[in-house]
Amino acid sequence: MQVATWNVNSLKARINRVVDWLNANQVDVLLIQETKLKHGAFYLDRFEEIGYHSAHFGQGQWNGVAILSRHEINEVRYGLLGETFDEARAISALIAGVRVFSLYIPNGRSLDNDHYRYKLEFLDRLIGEVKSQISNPELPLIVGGDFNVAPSSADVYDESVFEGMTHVSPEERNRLLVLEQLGLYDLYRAVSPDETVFTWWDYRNGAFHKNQGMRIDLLLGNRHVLSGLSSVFVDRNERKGGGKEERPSDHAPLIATFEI
DNA sequence: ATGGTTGCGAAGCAA
Repeated sequence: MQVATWNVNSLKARINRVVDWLNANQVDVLLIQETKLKHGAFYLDRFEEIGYHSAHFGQGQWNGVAILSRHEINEVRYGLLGETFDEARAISALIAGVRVFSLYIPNGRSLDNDHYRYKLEFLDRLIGEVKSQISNPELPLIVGGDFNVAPSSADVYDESVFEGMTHVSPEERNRLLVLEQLGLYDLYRAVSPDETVFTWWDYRNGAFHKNQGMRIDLLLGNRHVLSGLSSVFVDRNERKGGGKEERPSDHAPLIATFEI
């Protein structure tokens, strides 16, 4: 089974690229973040005609998460437990016996911003949700998406640049550690313990060209996923140019392959 | 050089 996660930064702006990428890669499941589409407005037909089912939790203008799958999508849930549904940042479903989450964790903006508190609370709600899923130890579980957290100093191009900023703070990283302690493995790190790769590069300052990025898009999996895991990689080519009509997202897809 | 880029939506905010 192949599962990918990709923050597309507006599905409207990226639809052709996403369709082309799915045709070329044929992953079983694609977790999408930042659709920026209203709930009920989705490219169902575009995906159906290339063999993908869709589930979308949208709000319009900002946020929006989705799951595409070549297999049937069942038991769709919108949001996290105890969430007030003010923003569309979480969706999950049961696909081929695997519970799959597509998450867009709040950015946080700055450490003194209310949005940062919201980010930490969102991560706490996610921890609660994972606890409830882990209570069924037989169920394979994938928790993927744009976490807006770089797990360690090996996941940013220069730790000193991010001192005092979001994405690297101990409060955020400790919450990822809690997820790990609950039995969720960082699948990229599991296969590449010592490498530095990025999934996001700022649009500004030629950051991609200079490889000034962060690894903030993650696929976490429980032991059932880990035991069959064979490869995890970032499709860096998808961050590359194209003309004005085919601009890239500022994130690249992350793809994991495992036997289940 | 407190700059630079993209998306949304039609000015300025978010990332």
